[in-house]
Amino acid sequence: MAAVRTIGRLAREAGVSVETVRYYERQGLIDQPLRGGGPRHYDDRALAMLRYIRVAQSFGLTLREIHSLRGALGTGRDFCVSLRRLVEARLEAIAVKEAELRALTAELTAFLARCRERPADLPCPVVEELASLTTASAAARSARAA
Amino acid sequence: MAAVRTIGRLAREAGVSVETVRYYERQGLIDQPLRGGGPRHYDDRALAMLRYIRVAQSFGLTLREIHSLRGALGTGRDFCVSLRRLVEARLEAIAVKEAELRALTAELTAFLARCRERPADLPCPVVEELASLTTASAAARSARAA
DNA sequence: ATAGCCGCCGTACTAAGGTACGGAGTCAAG
DNA sequence: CTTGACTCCGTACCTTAGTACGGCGGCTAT
Repeated sequence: MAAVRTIGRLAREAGVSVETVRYYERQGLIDQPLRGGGPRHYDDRALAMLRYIRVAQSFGLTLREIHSLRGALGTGRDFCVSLRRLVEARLEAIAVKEAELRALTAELTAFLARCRERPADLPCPVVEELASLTTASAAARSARAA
Repeated sequence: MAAVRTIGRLAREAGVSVETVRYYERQGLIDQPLRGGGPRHYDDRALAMLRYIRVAQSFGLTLREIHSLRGALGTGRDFCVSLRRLVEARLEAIAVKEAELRALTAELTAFLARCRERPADLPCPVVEELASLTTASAAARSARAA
């Protein structure tokens, strides 16, 4: 017979830490294991559940979302629909994020270009913008120090 | 003469909350304002600094990074170089992030396609994968309830 | 029999960037 | 003279996904 799967063994098999398993249990993400006052011991479902959580996480779902799917887990089609909706929402969020990053890339690239185009003896636009307040600040510091 | 710029007025002008200004002061991001035991009052430098922080944040710099730049703020070219390095590092990080998001998009899209291609009476791959443990789980719950 | 690992438990801590709270003091207007 | 707006301060709390800690008990190999 196979050795009893304790929390440490389960964690190793699933590639997570013991603390993570305990954490998931507290969050209601995995079933409370059966145990008669003693150590927890886990069956294959627990292992499958941990693996599933990692897949869902790799899809970008939060633990909260994964938890919200648990209610539908027993109900085949509902679960499918719920999961699909979450994944679709996730795709939209990613598209937004990607657009933001593209815009940011454009902005930063343009900034660097402006920065590099300047003659070596002239500072970046940002420095120029801050120049007055910077020197004023330095002057004020000197005055206070004196 | 202009009214004294208190923390509330400064916060409104910069578009942040009073608490945020206090927080930045605690973090050493903006100069301690002069005050004789009474309320803080701020000059234009403080306002410019807040605006600069927001610009730097919009560039994706963390407050920690912004703080690390403060040392170079008074030294024109050093500041310029430091800022450029941070922005370049940021651009690289963004490129990595974008690649990750593209890969994730591809994976999720493929998943949804697989999901949708299936006949209406068959569940998603994920559901299929979980089917055994789901029904086993449901059976176990029924058994415990009975 | 003792060292060392494993399990148990609750609680506190991390990053980042603030937000919220509660009590007290100050100021001007009605 | 009171109301309301504003300020002061320290401290606690929020999000997410865990990590870390400390103390205690039990199993087992040496």
